[in-house]
Amino acid sequence: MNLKQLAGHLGLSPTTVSRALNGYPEVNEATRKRVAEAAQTHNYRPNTQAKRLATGRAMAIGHVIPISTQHEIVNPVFADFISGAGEVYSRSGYDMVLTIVPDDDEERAYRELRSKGNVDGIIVHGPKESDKRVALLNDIGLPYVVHGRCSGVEAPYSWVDVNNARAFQRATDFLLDLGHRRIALINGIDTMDFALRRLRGYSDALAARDVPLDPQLIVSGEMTEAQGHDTARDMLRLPDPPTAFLTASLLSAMGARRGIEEAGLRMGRDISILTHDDELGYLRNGTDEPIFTCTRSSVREAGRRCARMLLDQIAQGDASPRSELLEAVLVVGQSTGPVRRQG
Amino acid sequence: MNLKQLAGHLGLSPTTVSRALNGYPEVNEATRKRVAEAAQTHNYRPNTQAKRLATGRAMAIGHVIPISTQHEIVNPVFADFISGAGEVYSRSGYDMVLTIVPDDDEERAYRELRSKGNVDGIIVHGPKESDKRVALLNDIGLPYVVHGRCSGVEAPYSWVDVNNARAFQRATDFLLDLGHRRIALINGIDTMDFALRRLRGYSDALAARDVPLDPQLIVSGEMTEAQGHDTARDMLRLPDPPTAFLTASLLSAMGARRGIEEAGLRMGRDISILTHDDELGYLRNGTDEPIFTCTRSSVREAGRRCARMLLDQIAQGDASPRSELLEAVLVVGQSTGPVRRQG
DNA sequence: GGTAAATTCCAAACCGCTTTGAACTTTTTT
DNA sequence: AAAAAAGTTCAAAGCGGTTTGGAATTTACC
Repeated sequence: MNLKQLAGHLGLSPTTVSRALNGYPEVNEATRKRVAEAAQTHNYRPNTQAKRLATGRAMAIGHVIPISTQHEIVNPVFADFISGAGEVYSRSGYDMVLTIVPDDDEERAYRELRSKGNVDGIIVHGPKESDKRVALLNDIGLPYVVHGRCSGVEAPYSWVDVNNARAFQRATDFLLDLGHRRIALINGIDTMDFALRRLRGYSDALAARDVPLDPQLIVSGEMTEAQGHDTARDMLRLPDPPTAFLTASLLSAMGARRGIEEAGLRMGRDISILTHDDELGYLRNGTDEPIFTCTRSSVREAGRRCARMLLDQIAQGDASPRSELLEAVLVVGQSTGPVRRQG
Repeated sequence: MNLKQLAGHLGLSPTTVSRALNGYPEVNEATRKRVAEAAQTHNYRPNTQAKRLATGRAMAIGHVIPISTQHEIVNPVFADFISGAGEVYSRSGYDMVLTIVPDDDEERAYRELRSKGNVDGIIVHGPKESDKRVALLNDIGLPYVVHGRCSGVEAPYSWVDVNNARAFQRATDFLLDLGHRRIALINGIDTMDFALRRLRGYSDALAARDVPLDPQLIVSGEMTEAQGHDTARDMLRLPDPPTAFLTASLLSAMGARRGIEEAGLRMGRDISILTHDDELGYLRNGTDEPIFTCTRSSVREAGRRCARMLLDQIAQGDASPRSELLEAVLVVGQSTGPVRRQG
């Protein structure tokens, strides 16, 4: 059932039917009602492609997921982010189209998305330091919002980010307040922007209290359980081992806990762990009271914010960049405690 | 730059240019080359919406992700599955459109996808027992492939699935061979089809050896670290505790291991764990030698297979249902060993 | 009652591509 | 050299909507 047929049924012109359904004022309320009812009973829905062609709007948002060609990891926060964004899109009648791109031809992907015109805007995932995508997208002229930020990029761009620096600074302060001086940082891959900011927050906090920063206590890499475990195991064998671990992900924290317990120590009493918690659906930090003390910030909510910001930007046809900085909350769980005196 | 403009530049008709670019035979090789070059230099790419409208094909596949309205969990395997499928789509010029749907109006979502015509086919995620979506989609008449199967559905449908029953049967056999008789099953949510099949494989294996099935040793729920931990902790306190755990996910296995070690036991020596491993990018079971003995089957590969099957079906315009059953391999790691004699 | 203004509807153009049917060239056959 | 066949190209008609510019009908006003 298409527009012409429906119009035929009603004895009206396609023009009028289209207008009636799209809420234009120049149509009699009685006929509008008649049209609406007919559309309902015939289960008519305008063809998406035709509508898109006619209006020039794709009514779709592209999410470009870079996949490192070496270790083809899909970021575990991705699923939750998507589900938050998807919620917003579906409420506004937008589709979400995903493009998985090996990171060696990202540029082609973005340009193609633009020239083929199948999206009205883009969400950029996994920003890195001095990310060249900002310049690319500014050049291309397609609205976009970055989930995260790009240190070292001076050009303006829209973003939604968690205040990673502040979160990790507060976390470090919290541990310092408990008397810890040997605090290890188990961070994400160090080309990722969020990892840089977390490192900065950590080192700023140490510097503010004149605690020396020990490179031996800093590690960065994929945030897996194994990473957490191996790092904790190795660091606890140091002559002057850490008394607290600051980890970038719940998985790393879980691994670190295992490493600690393997060493015959107890988390929270002998060694503290403080982790960042993205509140992923399938990786919960306890049910009510958290197990790990954490800096917490919902990735799903970040997805919603990104989506809303991008839709706003598109609706207003206004290219002026916006930004939103979300603060993480510091939630105290059972994994932290005052530093234990040696011997 | 659109087709008409390009044609103008070349002094050709849009017809010829279109044909040249789409590889039709009735165009002179010389002009074809000229057109190709002009398209290249002018960076011309046909408008997606126009092409879709003209051809009647959306060149897009829909993935409908049901979100339980109660516990809004996005399945952790989802990201990996998507990345496998996305690979295939992009090679064939298809887009992937995601729809996140609260499970109380899934039907509307499918019908809308159909009547608005923005996808050529659908991948169905998270099949449940007697899933009503098969009937719905057969009725709607849109090609689809189910990732998994739907026990209790008699209507024909296409699917790609791991042989869950056989995998868990073999896993149970493996543990039985090692002398275990008290084998606990930590399963997924029991309305999910894959969980049912795993339970079946488990109980069949026990029955074949006349080992009684003890309901106290069976638990099902969301496959989280906490689930694994709490279950292991509780079961190890039973008067006649299990000597081995069979878990449905690496997260549960990690939790179970923690529960075991908290009880002062050692995994692999005192208690065995055998888990299913979906080979998720961010949840690896060791690097080379696996930590957990496991039944292993790549979800990413399943994504590829589903995508290929669906594209084939669409290309051939042939509605006859296909299916593909993947076998999991049983990989021996360090988490299993012969049963330990009491006292 | 007649004119102006407002209301309501429609025919036709357009969005950018594909594809049908026909026309025009060139080559092959007789 | 004429006729038939093959090879190239194009004009025009879709695809299914939206939107412009009138036209037809009502209502408002003097």
